[in-house]
Amino acid sequence: MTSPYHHGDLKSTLLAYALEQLEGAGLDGLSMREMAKAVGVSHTAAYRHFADKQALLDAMAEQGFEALRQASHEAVAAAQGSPDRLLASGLAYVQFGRQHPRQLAHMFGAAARATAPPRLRTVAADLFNDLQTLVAEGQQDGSFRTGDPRALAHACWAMVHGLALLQGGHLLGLQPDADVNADASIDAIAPWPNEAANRQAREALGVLVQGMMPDEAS
Amino acid sequence: MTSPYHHGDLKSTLLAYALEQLEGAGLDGLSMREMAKAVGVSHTAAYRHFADKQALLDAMAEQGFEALRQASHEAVAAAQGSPDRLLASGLAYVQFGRQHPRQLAHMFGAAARATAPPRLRTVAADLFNDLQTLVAEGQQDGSFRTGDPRALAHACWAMVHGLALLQGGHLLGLQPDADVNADASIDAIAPWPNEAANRQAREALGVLVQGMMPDEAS
DNA sequence: TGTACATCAGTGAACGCGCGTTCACTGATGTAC
DNA sequence: TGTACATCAGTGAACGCGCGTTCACTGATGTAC
Repeated sequence: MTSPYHHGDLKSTLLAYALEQLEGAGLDGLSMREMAKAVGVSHTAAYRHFADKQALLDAMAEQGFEALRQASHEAVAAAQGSPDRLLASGLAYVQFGRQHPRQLAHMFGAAARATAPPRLRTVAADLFNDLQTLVAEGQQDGSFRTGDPRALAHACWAMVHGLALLQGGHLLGLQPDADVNADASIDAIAPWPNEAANRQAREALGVLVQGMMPDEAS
Repeated sequence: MTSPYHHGDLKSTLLAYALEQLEGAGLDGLSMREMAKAVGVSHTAAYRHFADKQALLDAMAEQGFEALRQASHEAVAAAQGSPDRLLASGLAYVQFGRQHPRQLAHMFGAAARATAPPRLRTVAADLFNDLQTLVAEGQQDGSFRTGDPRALAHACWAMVHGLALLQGGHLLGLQPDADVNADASIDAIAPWPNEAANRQAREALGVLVQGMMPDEAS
């Protein structure tokens, strides 16, 4: 393996390594120097691509939001009918939380910082806007109750985000759960989709969606 | 103000200061040395009360779980009927998230660490057990659907935790929301309860609880 | 009540360390002519 | 095609810093007799 003077793809290599470490050892012990060393580059090379360490952390978060939106879009495109599309979007979100639990936490932590860059805030806001659109469309075709679509979207977001944390182990790291742990071992063999966990999420979301139905539909 | 050799209450003073800083500047810049200085004590005094920095961080989390359980218990005691008690518990949780957004995040972050101390895991698990009990009681008196109480409790937990994050600004730091921000200013005057935010949470939880009702009840 | 002593909560000097970042630099690349 | 030069992505020495933690210590407190 030669080590050419120009790396060629240092920026994305650094991001990929940082994300890998995030899901593994966590961000606490992650330094610019260690990352550079792991990637085989001098410990100042990263500053050609990121203004400072925070810029790299923000880029990680931004990439996460983009991946999450992308996953949601694909799931929605494959589903038909408003409740199904909402469910599909939610399941994609939950699955993301299962696959990237720490990144999910990092994304919102970074975006909630007072000094978060506009690009990051924007892509995070887009995530909610996508959801609100799904809800509003469901209201227009009569699948969901009338009322402020934002309020219903908030409820959906809360539920879906909570489930994503739950299945990502962020809530249940504390309360080890037989089912979810068993699923984790299944995942190790045939990673995705995790049928049992998806069923759990689908049931929880089903409860929510049923509560969203107009009265005359029940 | 004299400064006696023995502080007298250093342990809880340190914890209180750390929690105050957590909600303010965050934990990132918080060092043992700075805390000791702020509290007016030599920078090694804290080691009489905490084995190391992590022990202090864990104690902060533990205290948060205890406070959250306590708030929930009080709310439940004041409510009557299973759906009302579940709602009251959820509202207390959401209110906690509004009052202590960063502490809430810290609590679960700490409890999810692989090396979290047993005491912390236990108090966190108790939180879920309390919830599960409320759900099971609701099933017994016919207020809620039958089925695995754990699954319904998971759905409730996800929703409630998500709402707590949402109202704590952890999700909406990104998507500034007129209503919630307006509430924040109201809170500055007459902190709690926040009627508008509680209404939002109550509506979202109402949607969930309605979905939890048995079919024949609708 | 007075004295001796164990216990405990503080002190402050000292340690070693890894960190983020800067700077002047150098090697490689691509483009103009 | 060949040369000159601007641009850009790397290098590595050096900086200053604050951190967590240890250690031998000292001052205060409380208890036994």
